[in-house]
Amino acid sequence: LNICGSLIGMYAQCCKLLEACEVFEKVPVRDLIVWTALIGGYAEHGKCKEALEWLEQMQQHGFTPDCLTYVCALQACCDMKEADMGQTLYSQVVKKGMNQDLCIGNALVDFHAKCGMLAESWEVFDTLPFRDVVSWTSLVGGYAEQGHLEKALECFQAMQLDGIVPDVVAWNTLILAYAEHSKCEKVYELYAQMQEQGLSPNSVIFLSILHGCIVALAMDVGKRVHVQALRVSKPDDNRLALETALVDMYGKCGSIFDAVEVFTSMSTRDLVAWNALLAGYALQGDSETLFSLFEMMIFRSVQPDGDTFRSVLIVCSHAGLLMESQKYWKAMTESFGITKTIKHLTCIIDLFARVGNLAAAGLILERMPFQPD
RNA sequence: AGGCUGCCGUAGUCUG
Repeated sequence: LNICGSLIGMYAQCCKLLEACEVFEKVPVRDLIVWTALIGGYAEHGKCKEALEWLEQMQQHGFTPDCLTYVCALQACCDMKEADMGQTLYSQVVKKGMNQDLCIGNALVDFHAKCGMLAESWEVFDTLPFRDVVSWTSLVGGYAEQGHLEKALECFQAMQLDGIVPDVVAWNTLILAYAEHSKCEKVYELYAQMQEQGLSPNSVIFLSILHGCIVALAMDVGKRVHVQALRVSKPDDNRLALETALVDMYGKCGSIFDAVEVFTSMSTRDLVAWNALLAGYALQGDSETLFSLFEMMIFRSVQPDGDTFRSVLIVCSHAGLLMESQKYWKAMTESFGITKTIKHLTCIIDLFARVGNLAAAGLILERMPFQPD
């Protein structure tokens, strides 16, 4: 009975990596499963470096990775920076003849695809005894990330010719690709096709379409999606993300009143939701409302972060509010303990330049503790 | 019996 493995996995899934680590430290006998659960946890949350460090430690403790360990480690390598490590793992896997395994094979296809190495992706893909919707979707996603929409579509069609029925994830991969390239009509067409195939859209589909609306500034489509999303999507399916995306979409499309309406209707509002709304007001240049929303958010015990202050400082700079900006600039570190970045400083430089104080702008630029971007 | 692969909210990243 390995409770520890599942416990670590559970903590990791809830974004509680430190807790997962704590459990790990206390496990009397660390077997392969416990190690793998930990590596998988770190990999899943994009902590690639740490994940690979755990892998190394594991091997130093005399454990040999099995299929699942490799899958987790490869997931970590999907970060482009670890392409070399991925290659190393790849050759290890091949040496052990594990590349025939569907799960590992898929992880390898995806790894290469995410690194933009589509030729290698196909190479692995072609050696697979079976391929499933995951294998194909990885390829579609790989082409999509490279901006090769036609290739992505071709793959998607080839999958169907291969006798595999695309699921919602596969459809979404394609839809998102077109959305990112501002092909709103195509997005909507695919969305309709997907439903004709008997699949109901989930929240992720709506998020993709809304993303497309932002890129294309197509609020008309966004409004249509809004109505359908609220009708179709289940309350427990990413409701907060969906609503935030709607706030974001309306805000970015310049319809701040619609954004507020959605925001007001939300049952919970976290930092991300507040930030989305504030960004909308920053775009409008409505400093007064933005400042009072900022106060309200504090009042509701939502702690602002660096992004919150970017909206605040942007609106100061657009409105030329020198005094206000200094007040927030000070509060940012002194009251909220937020680390400043070059993005924040850029707002201030912009502000000084805007009010005609080029000397001050230049001085800040010279003395700033960042590399100019 | 237990760890496992593809899409996912403000922002970030890259390029300009």
